Amino acid sequence: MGVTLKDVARLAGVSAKTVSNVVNGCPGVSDALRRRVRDAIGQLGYRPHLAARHLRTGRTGLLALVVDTPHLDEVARAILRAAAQRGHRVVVAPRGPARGVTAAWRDVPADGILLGTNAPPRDVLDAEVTAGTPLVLLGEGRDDRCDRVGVDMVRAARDATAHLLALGRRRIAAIGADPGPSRSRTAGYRQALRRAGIDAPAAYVRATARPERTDGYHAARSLLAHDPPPDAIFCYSDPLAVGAIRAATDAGLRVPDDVAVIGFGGTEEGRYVRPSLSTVVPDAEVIARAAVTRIVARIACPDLPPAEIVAPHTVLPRESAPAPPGGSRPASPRESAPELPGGSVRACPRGSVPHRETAPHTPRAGDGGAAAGGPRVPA
Amino acid sequence: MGVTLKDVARLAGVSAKTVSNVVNGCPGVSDALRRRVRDAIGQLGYRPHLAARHLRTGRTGLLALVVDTPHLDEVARAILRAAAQRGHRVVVAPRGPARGVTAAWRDVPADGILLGTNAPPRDVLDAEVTAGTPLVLLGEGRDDRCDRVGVDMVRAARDATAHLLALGRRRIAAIGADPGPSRSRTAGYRQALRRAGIDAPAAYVRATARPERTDGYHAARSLLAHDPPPDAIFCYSDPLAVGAIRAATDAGLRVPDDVAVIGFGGTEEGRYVRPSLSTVVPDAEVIARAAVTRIVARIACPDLPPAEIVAPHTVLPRESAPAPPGGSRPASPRESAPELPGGSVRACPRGSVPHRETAPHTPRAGDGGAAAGGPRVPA
DNA sequence: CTGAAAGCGCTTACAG
DNA sequence: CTGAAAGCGCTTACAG
Repeated sequence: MGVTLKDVARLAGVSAKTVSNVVNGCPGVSDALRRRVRDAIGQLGYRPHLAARHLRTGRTGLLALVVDTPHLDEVARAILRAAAQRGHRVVVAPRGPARGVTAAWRDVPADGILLGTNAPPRDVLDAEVTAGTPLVLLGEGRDDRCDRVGVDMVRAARDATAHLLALGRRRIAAIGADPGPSRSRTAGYRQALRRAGIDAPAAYVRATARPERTDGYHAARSLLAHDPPPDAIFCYSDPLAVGAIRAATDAGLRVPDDVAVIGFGGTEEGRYVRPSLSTVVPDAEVIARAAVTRIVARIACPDLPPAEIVAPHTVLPRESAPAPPGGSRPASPRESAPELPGGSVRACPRGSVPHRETAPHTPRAGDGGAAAGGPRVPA
Repeated sequence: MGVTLKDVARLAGVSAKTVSNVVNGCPGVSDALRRRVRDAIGQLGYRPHLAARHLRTGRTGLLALVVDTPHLDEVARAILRAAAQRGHRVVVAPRGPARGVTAAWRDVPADGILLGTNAPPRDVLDAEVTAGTPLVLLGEGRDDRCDRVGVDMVRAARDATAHLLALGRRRIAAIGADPGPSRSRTAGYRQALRRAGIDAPAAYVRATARPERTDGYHAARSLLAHDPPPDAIFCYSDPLAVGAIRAATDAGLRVPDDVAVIGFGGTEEGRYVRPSLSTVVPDAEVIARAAVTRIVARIACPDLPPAEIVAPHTVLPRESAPAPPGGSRPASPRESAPELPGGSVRACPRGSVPHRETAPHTPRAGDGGAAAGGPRVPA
């Protein structure tokens, strides 16, 4: 407790700088000295004081991950894996008490923030941007001044809705449509309906306070009491959809026969509910790799022009909204895959030089991961 | 960007110390000065450099929460709420890549760690203890040198098993029984069987690599192929149980008629699967309050004798293992409630002066929280 | 290739 | 009640 670099230097009989060089793997230290220093470090149990380093260098060596929306849960897990693989340490400010999160990530000591929140409040974002905090957005919100990595939310929502249309459904409702944060998903939903020449009553679009199971349950229950009731529901997160399924079956309805349900996020949970949950699966691996690469690059070069990196998504049919009989899925993996391997990159309005990310695309096996080691879900 | 306390002092025409006093709410600054300083802070957008403060004071002002086992998910959420309510900032090292977590929490900058992992590796724990890191254990593992806050795991497992016995089950299996980390739950399971005069075959106790759904699925599938197959399964986490239910129904078995299932953790997810999941519910609010209180106390007074704070748990019958017809539940809330309000405190072997925690007990309504705002689960 | 000095931005004794 | 100085443990120019 309290072993400093100086103590190590004294024991090893070298200067503080040499110890620092060894600790940080800097070249220019002879092997013999390096060994002597290593020994001294081991003997004293020295561990560098991170705050001192931070104060001096301005770098914490930490990334922060903030996820306050469950449709990014799998993405968050993938980011943790990807960061660990590359040796980056990550702290998480989790989905928590509504206000807590937004407040929390301002003071987390990190060099950069991966912000998996939908539509971060404008003023908070402004403060971070002007403070120069490296920021990568993962959710729905876009900002000309920030990087974003994620699926094309409008298109993903359109594909989900089109999947329900392909099943012959016409009275399609949407749950989760917060006017602000979920704007693009609602836009995609409406686009799909418009193209099919369908006009959804306003009551079919339900905003919920949060994206959790209980919210989906109550929204669905109210929706199913509407006249006429919807014959399909698109939920903006998997937990919302899980709640909706339970509400439907509790009401004595059959899923998908009476009402089909599709979620958003591709979470594990959806494979185990009954009926199992159809869902839109963001390519979490691509997003994770691109997001980590990007935040690291942004930390190194704050002046990079902001870029948007679009990752592929797939519609994964399971029991709650199965593949249409014809077999021609409205949003085949091929169709929704990006033109460029690894996600396409759009130049942001302000960015004069669009930055090309290296995020190699890993083809997903079959149903997007459900094959590996899990239950075989009846088709 | 780069506004320091000195800048504020200059603008306000005071010394650095005065600004520091104002920022930290120290008394002894006249109201007029305080105002002037506040104004200067606002004008410059000053935010204190946390690392500098940390370096000087040795305090980060952060708590770290490490949860790598899902039976503590609800506890983790409650801790986040409790900490936020009391103005403590928390960073989370989440359940992630198996090794990542254990490695990660060593370098998270925090004044103390709430460690929700089962049986932390001895050597890692040793290192932290000798380093003097304030530590509160939340999982199964105990250590004479550390505080622990949580339910009585042996008793909780005994109650879960007794619940299955009360349903008339005799061939009761257990999933999740890692020899090390889950020892006490296995002990409780065996106690209950022994008291009922039942001898479970060794094959009925299954260790799994992880406590997730897919592990529960595979363990249950293998278990149900055993001859004779179990007529009830106690799972050491809710996700394990969710997987087990799916395995049983996939195999064409009826839950609970052919095989009853009970989980551990009282997670939300269990209310929505079908059949809904019976589970052991730790009193997350009591644990959360006690854990936060304790870690804060331990940070302030490192020499407190280590204490164990035992929180109450309840068995929550739902569809997958309903209440027995007689109505006399084997583990009524009353029976498993602690003698002392707020959880009983046991003196640790080394602690000569057992420390009494103040963790007021909140009686749980009905089924342990499931009543509020969720689906009405058929009895 | 290695060493002595300065300084990152705070807070904490110590004077006034 | 307020101010000037020292120092927390590192790393970064700068000399040798």
